Amino acid sequence: MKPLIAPSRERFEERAAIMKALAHPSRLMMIHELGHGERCVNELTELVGSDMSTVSKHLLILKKNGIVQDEKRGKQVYYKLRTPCVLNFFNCMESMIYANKSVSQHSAGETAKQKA
Amino acid sequence: MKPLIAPSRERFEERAAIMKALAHPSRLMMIHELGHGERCVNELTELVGSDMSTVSKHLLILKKNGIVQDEKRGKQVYYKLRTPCVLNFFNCMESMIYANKSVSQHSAGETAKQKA
DNA sequence: ACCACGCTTGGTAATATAGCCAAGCGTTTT
DNA sequence: AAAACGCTTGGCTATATTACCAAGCGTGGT
Repeated sequence: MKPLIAPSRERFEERAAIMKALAHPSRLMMIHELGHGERCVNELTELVGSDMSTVSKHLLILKKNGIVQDEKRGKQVYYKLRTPCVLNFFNCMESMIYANKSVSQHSAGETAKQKA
Repeated sequence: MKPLIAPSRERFEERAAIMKALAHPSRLMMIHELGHGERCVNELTELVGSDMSTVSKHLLILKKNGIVQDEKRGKQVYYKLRTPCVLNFFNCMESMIYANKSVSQHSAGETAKQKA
């Protein structure tokens, strides 16, 4: 019996999968947009400016990871956030970036490759 | 309603870079561990169970993205979290996963009646 | 001085990701 | 019924990521 139980590798893999699904600018953009309400693929395609097939694949990734859900109505497929708490990640990122910028006077954010 | 200014693509790219740095089980594992205090590469290597060179490269990725910072003391290099707020991501992921699991009890396709 | 240690970096191969175009499929419109 | 529409999927190429081993480099110990 350990007093502290470190999360298992599987749990980290589960979490990494979610992070990975979020780790793309277009997908973050779409999530942000979906934070304002449901959108059809056409609208999202216009938003991110890629081919619709690309957008559709991004949406599939988000769906597979439980971030969005879809619903077909007429000719269109509408996507919406499955759990609004995904938007909390944006807050996390905001504070991360803010913190980084205030610290970055020092030496980080750079590759410390001081080969002269 | 005042039109919302959507964050620019650059901002989403900035954020995606951070997410990407976090999107690997070993890196999440190390971050979690560093949440308990600083660790040298050796300790982290033992923790994740990969080759030390692999771990070192993971740490470089975290460093480049402002998530950790390093300090050489004697023969070892100690890493620590640069901003503890990165740990908030774990909470986000927890609630995401929890929410996903509780939603997936219900069928995801039966949402048609919410339409007015 | 020399060697052992701790870590980083270069090299390389396997795998994964992202993008576009083309084709397919179901629904709606004409 | 046929055409148009909205979206998804298959195919492909280019690029990125990850892992290991081997080699290099600075520090500490003997």
